[in-house]
Amino acid sequence: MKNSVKIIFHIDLNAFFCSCAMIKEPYLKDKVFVVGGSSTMRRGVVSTSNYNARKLGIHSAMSINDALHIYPKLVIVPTDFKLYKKYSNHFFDYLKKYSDLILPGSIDEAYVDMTESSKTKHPLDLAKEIQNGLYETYGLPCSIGIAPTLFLAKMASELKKPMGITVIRKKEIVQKLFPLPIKDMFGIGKKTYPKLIELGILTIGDFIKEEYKKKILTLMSEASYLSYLEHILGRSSDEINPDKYGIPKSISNETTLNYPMDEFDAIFEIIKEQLDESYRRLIKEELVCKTVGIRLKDTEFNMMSRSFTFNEYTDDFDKIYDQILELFEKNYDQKPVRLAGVSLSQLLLKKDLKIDINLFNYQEFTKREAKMYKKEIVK
DNA sequence: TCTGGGGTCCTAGGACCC
DNA sequence: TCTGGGGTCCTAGGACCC
Repeated sequence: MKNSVKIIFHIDLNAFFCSCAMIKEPYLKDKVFVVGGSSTMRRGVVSTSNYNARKLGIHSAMSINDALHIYPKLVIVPTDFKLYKKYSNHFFDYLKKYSDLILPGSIDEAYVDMTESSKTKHPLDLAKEIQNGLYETYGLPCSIGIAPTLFLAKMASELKKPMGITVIRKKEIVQKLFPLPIKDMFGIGKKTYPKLIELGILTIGDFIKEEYKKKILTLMSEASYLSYLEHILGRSSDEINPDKYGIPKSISNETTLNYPMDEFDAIFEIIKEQLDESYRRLIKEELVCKTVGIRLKDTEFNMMSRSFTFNEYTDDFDKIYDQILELFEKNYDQKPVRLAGVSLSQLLLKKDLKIDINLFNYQEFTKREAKMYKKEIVK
């Protein structure tokens, strides 16, 4: 009973921002276009490219200028997060018809535990039904991966795009996962990838070979290495617990300036605007925070972050503002700044805070202090 | 005519407590 | 007299993902 195999779907909306743009502006269908750029337009990057653009080698994170260099007639569509949020909500609402166990992976992807629904219908039929449903109802194409764990489902959905359906069973790991290039492994990015190649590790199958273990451990901790092994061998998490993923871990806003600035007041003005944005969201979602921080990037792209943790949770604007100002005063070194931002973290629902207050005036203390305080009372 | 913005998770050292 | 070990929290930075 406990060891029964689960059926996890990973559903990935293909080129989501582009799909939304095409729903709104159908004439884009035959164009080579990207979503991206920035308000200043000169300094943008590609957020998402449509499949026509991908064929030409235009990809996410590429600068708009480079993309234009490849294809001068490229259409650049500005991002429209309200639109994406609307269709993202449609997407998740649609999935609720099939399961209560849904974990958002991001705005455009979801892990769904389909074990229950699969008792009355074949998983492949369910996948086709969902795929067609999303496309016909909303015009959203997707790829679906079906596997016994979240990681394998994610890897499976990547294998056939757009509008693919791919199954990876546990016994197919060697056949389907091992031959994949190591850069396709979820979690291996542009820093680690070239280092692995240098060690002679070209595929996922290479990664798990005992002979490479020592070399890999020079690149990452043993914990990370072992965790990758568990993922690959199909022994990682198959749990989707909606209760666990309620509130965000952090709220942040940052912006790249139109040009580098070195005046204290001018930079702090930008920081204030970012704080206003983040604070608005904190209040809107009825959260309190315990840690606040600033981020600055210099003209050489070095990022600096400084943070401060209060002794208690708060949503008091003046208190947060004063701390942000102090962090900036203490750490700003007069050098030109390219980007400035703020972050609020260690978040808690305000209503959950009240429970703590009722218990022990908890919010007046750090957890450690509260523990000591409790002990005193017991005495 | 280079290089966005919003996130998550991990690591590593130091402080502090038991 | 020389020097524990486990645990949590804080801070800064980095890798990665969409």
